[in-house]
Amino acid sequence: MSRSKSRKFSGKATLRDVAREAGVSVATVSYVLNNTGSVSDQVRKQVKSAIKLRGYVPNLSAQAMRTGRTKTIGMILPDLRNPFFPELAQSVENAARSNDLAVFLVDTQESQTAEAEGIFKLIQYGVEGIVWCPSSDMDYFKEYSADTPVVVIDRPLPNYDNVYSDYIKGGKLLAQHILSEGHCKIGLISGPQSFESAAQRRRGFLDELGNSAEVVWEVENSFSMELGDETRARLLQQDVSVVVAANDMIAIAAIKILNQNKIKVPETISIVGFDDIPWSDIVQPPLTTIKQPLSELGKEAVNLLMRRIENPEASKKSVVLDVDIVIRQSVRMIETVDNETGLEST
Amino acid sequence: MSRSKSRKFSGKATLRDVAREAGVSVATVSYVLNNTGSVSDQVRKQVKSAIKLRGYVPNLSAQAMRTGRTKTIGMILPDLRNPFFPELAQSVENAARSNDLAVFLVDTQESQTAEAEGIFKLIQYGVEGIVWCPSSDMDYFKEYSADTPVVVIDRPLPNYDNVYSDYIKGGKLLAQHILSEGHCKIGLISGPQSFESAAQRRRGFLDELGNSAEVVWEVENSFSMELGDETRARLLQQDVSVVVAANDMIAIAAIKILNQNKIKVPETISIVGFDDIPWSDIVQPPLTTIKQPLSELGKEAVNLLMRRIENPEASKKSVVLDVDIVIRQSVRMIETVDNETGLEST
DNA sequence: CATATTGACTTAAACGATTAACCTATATAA
DNA sequence: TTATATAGGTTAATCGTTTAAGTCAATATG
Repeated sequence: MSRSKSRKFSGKATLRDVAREAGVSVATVSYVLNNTGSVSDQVRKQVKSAIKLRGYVPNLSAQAMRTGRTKTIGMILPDLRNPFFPELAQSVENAARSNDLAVFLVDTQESQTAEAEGIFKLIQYGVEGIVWCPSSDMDYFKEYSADTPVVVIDRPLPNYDNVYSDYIKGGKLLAQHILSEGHCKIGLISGPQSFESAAQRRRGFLDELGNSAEVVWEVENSFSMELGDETRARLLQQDVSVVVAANDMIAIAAIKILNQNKIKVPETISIVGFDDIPWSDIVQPPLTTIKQPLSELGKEAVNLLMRRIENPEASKKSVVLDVDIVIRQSVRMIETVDNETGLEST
Repeated sequence: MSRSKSRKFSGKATLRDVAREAGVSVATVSYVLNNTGSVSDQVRKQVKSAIKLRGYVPNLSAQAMRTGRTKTIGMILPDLRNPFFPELAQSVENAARSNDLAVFLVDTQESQTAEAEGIFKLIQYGVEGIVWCPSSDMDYFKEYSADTPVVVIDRPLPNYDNVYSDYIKGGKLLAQHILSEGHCKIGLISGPQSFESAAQRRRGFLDELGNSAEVVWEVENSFSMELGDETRARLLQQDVSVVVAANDMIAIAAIKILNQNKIKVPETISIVGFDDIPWSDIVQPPLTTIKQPLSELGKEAVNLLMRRIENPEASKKSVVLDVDIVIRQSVRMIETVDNETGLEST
């Protein structure tokens, strides 16, 4: 089937070509394309068939230049390999596409310079807005462009539109569950406290804990599978019955270390995570954790973004989405507090 | 620090603004921006400071319209939640960015209509090329636009530039390893044979196997964690000593099923996978599998793409990257198969 | 009947860059 | 001396749209 080979030797058909083909002016063609102006049914048909015939596809660059709207947004992420992000990215992209926006992806690999450059590039490309998950606590936008709409996702920042999960509630749910299972010696691996997302989980957890249990030790660790020296050391002390990790990746890394040292999970040490990343129910033991509504997060982010694009002067808005605990098998119930915790070899 | 607020009430500074500020023509400004034409050092300095002063940032839409180059490419993926893709996406994006190209992300969620729409949209946006990992064996580009440069990644297609791993070698390595561990009753869960990537693993495996072992059963399964009814049934037959899965996700799903049915892996049934996705060493038991050079794949893809962009008439080119086996603990050694005067060393 | 109003188009001016073509003074060559 | 490069600019056309403004007949209004 020889598809409409446009007769011009090279390149796309333009409005002008279509107009000539249909025997009308370019304006008329534009009017029928945009359903604006007023054109007779007769002419409309002609134009439409001319469009089809020439395989016309509008030039978005030209459109953008004329209208000022590029129909694109940007998405800046720290690291797609972190299993938290793929689903987020997917939902942002899909939501954007169903709003007739294309999305530029920027994966900074956690590099601040890449983040800065990325933002700059996106602005050059004239994105109408940016969905941003900050790699650090640096606030690049103050510097570059305060007038590009931005919504910050997952790691809320003051003076922005934010969308994130109810980390405080998540922390509380974890505390309740641990308490109800009878744990009272706790090791806490908290995330980078400069991120609200980490700080709030910690706060929620500690608040709910109150005096009902003791935090024997606490270390701060990055949100990744690389555990710091102190974290590893703490884990092997075996002076706690449960370890609360700032997210699932840390939790999984911890399980690995414990296994390597023949410490049984959850028999000897229980573990909880946060995020409910896709693999948290594949790992042994399946992880008790807090489920974030990843794909809603993404959808909501583009909602917020579109709101701000349409109304740049609207007041800042934060939406926080509900979370839930998902109980699997990484926490064991402790019957008697004092008696049971001995050392039993493999 | 009140940053260069351009005096015009709204919007970005333009070439014209800079020119006025520097007291020269727009052409001159353009020349210094592009290091073309000839301008005196004197004027060059003036212009540069004017650029800085007004916070000028070029309008890529205008540039694109004039030059025909959008400096963008598209990337079409089936599903970011499949752990095979995030690293790929990341490396493509990074490679593109270091070539001064921004990338549009399209995640089709395995939907063919989304794929068709996505491709069409990308063409509308005037991407200079597309990195495509097909969701199906449909060949959309024939229909839409044969003149947009495309490189197909991971699932080679005839008449395209392709980049993929040496699946045949991967299959062979697996066969060798299984044989050397003394297995001779094999269950094979192969991937969708309409994908070359699946067909070649199978072929490599079977060819290397020869008559040295028996494939007791074979089923075809999609490249996902959802196992078909027949697959599940076969797994529970327990008439094989090793199951060869078409990729790691299938392998992991299989382990899960087996565990649920109290069948020990690898004690009773060994398992191998393919891909070496990030979690294959976290799962219990850690998976023996074939490692694909994901990030090289991405890099190579944009190399190929740039080659074709620069020279659209170049002959089609396929690059296939080397793979290696990574041996973990999901395959156990079988001591004595039969009491032959065998060549098995302990 | 003269005058508005409307419907159906067309003309042409933007949008912001790039770049071929042109201009002018000064240096070089013959 | 006159002819000729060359360096350092400027002018204006152009890319493909959108859209305000204009044209002109046909119809409606009073």
